[in-house]
Amino acid sequence: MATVLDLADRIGPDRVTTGAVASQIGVTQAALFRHFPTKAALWQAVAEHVAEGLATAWENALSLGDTPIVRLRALISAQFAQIDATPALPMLLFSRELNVTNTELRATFHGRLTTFHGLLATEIRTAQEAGVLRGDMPANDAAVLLTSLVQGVAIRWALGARDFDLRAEGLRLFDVQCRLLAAEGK
Amino acid sequence: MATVLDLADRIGPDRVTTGAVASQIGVTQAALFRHFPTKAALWQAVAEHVAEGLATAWENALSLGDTPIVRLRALISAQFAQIDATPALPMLLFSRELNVTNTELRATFHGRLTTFHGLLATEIRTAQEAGVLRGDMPANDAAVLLTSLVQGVAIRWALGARDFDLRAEGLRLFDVQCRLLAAEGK
DNA sequence: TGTTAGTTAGTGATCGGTCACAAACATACT
DNA sequence: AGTATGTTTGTGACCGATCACTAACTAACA
Repeated sequence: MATVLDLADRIGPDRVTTGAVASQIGVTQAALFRHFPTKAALWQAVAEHVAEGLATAWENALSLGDTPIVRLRALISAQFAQIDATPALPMLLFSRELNVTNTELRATFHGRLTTFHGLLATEIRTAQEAGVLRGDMPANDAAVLLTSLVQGVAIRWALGARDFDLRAEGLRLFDVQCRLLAAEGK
Repeated sequence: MATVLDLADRIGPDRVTTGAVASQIGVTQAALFRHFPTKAALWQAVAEHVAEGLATAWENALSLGDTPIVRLRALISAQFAQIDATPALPMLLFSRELNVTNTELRATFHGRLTTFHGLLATEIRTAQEAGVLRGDMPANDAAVLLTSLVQGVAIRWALGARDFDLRAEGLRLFDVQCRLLAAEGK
């Protein structure tokens, strides 16, 4: 599965053939089908692994912070760290394998994004009630702004030459946005 | 070329085969090669057409507004309109055809995004100098926040069921972000 | 001895691209 | 006007490569 993600990053998710995966592992192509019945099943396993990684990273981030803002920042940081560790993730979201061949996987990932959005919105709402973030805007909209921030920076990183530190740049912009969202008095 | 974009939207950019394009047009597959030497050349033409569309839309947006904020909003609106008219655009950015097969196309699109970012930054800077937007932040960062906003909303639209009006939702969130960016006194 | 994990060899389907050929049409010469 | 010639745009048959996947077989091991 690590090989699949590595190949997906290097040659694109849709170029990952069973032969390429097998030869990189060091076995013949047919050997793959001893472990996975079909290629789609292999992708399914990979995607579930990635989705699990995201979920545990979020859980971890939430448990570490003690204030809403710190937890928000930890969530964003965790998201960037996951993308950094799995550079194929942005491309994976738009791959044919995930969007056309395997409909349920598409639903899975879309659900994960919704979950992330929900986590952000919850923290934002808490911060608003505490008067730390300005309350004159829907928490949902603020959450969209933050998820968009993550996706935008990730896209620029993935499409470009990856010539900057994804997490550092992302967190820097998060701090900028956070200052905009902060309550004026504070 | 319109057929290619239509097919790319419906079955995914990497599933667009010469046979599929030809049969949808109503000719045989071989006939395609009377007009384009290779499949890559066909994609090249399509991408250039799309890139041209983006450029003229931006030009048009800039010429219509008379204040920086109006021009900013027009730019964002134009971007959403282009995505709405060419739903395959987001997926196209991550397609194998564009990222692996055709390296120069990747550079072309990346350049377009940089151009868009530059246009936004220029307008933001003007607005800051006019005191309409808060000046305590780099215009470049604010531009990143806005481009990210576009990409984030577009991703949510493309990956989801496209069950909301892309431009309306996008402009609504732009207004939210714009209020955050606005100078406090105003 | 039965199971596991691998091999070699091959299948049918699909893809991008080529080939020889033909109908339609414009052009030029007599 | 009538004929010869070349170009454009299409067709249908086919090619080589590649893909996911399968069948028959084998070595290692509990």
